[in-house]
Amino acid sequence: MRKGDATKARILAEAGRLAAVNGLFNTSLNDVAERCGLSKSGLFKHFDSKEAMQESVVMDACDRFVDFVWAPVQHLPAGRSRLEAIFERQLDWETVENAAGGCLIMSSAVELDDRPGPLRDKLHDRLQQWRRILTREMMALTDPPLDYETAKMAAFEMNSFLLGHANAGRFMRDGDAREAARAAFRRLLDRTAKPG
Amino acid sequence: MRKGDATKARILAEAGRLAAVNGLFNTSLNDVAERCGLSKSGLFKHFDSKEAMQESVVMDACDRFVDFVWAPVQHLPAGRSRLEAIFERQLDWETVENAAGGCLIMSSAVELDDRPGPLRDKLHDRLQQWRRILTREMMALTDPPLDYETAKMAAFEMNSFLLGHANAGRFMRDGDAREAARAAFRRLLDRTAKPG
DNA sequence: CAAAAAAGCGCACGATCGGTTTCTTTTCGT
DNA sequence: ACGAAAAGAAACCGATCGTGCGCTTTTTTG
Repeated sequence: MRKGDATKARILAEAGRLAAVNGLFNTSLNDVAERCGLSKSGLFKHFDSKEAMQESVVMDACDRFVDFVWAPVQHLPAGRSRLEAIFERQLDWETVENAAGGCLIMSSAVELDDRPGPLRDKLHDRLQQWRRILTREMMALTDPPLDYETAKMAAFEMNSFLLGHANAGRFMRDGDAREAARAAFRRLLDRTAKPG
Repeated sequence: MRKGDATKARILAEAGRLAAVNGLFNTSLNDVAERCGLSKSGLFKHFDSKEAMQESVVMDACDRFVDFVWAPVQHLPAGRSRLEAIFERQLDWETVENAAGGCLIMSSAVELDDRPGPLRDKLHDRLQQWRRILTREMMALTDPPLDYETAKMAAFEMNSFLLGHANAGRFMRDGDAREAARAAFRRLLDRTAKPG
């Protein structure tokens, strides 16, 4: 069962790239099979249905997101520098790690926002979990910690700037998108850290 | 040529709703025809191809966006109150006017962000035009006017909060999304209007 | 009111969709 | 090294995709 795991990982990676560019529901099994260099029936040895494959693809993207953004900063002490590192890694996640097609999680959230179903629910849970992490992280910006409501608002703004960065950089092709998001986030931390 | 225009308008409206929910590229001609009470071939009397219909649908959505957001505030004097009205109308556009499926323009921008073609180009132009309007509007926040770079940054933040509102409200089902976006925007205006 | 034009339907086409079946090859535990 | 199990290929299924063609009905116009 070792060869199979390798191809399964390859399928998840290639299908993820295709879905990020063409959309999760606009990627056919033929597309994935061809890109992976195997036949359509070969895919079904690893997934029971297209829907099951989509779910694996999205969940795998979430796992890789956490590995990429969270893992390398979790050893840092909570506070401003870790927040800045998280933000920077998320900018990298969008522009570097997912250079072709952008962030699958973000585009899937838009595709799924009015499509009830288990996939939507699972992605919703993962994103809510991430929002809680960001809020907790934001509370640790000051000593004593920020109150929950203030931190939640700051987390909303932080997330908004990341969405704005993706929109400005990827669709509008604005070369300054990264710098704009970074500056906005820095100002957010400045005014949140010090009262008044 | 009067009856035809009415049905064409109906097609644009229904196709727009379907595309907002299911995605622009995931809406079949069968879906649109059935929703309009027409046959599939009947659609081709109004559009030369599916691609041409998609383009008309998106451009029509842009027109309706301008009518809904800009038209009712353009008689106000430029400044903070008009900026607040624009923001409020955009919140309404997302949650009230497009209650089912959300804003087609926003979701189309995500779908098209890595799909080169005339449709992407046309939507890009419309959104860039809108960004220019917002930047100009932001410059008029103070007297004397803000410098261009500051206004551009503020417009980026404003747009980010609207994206954050759509994400939080529609996908995350956060009931406080509207209030969060409004509060973030108000703070943005406060700190941008007064120096320091 | 008649002629012309527009609107719309039914049908069939080739391609592709997600998915299944049958069969061959490859891999792996023992 | 051998047999079982997994991996994969090829052909195929019914359904649906976008799109033409030919016809009828409705609407507009002279």
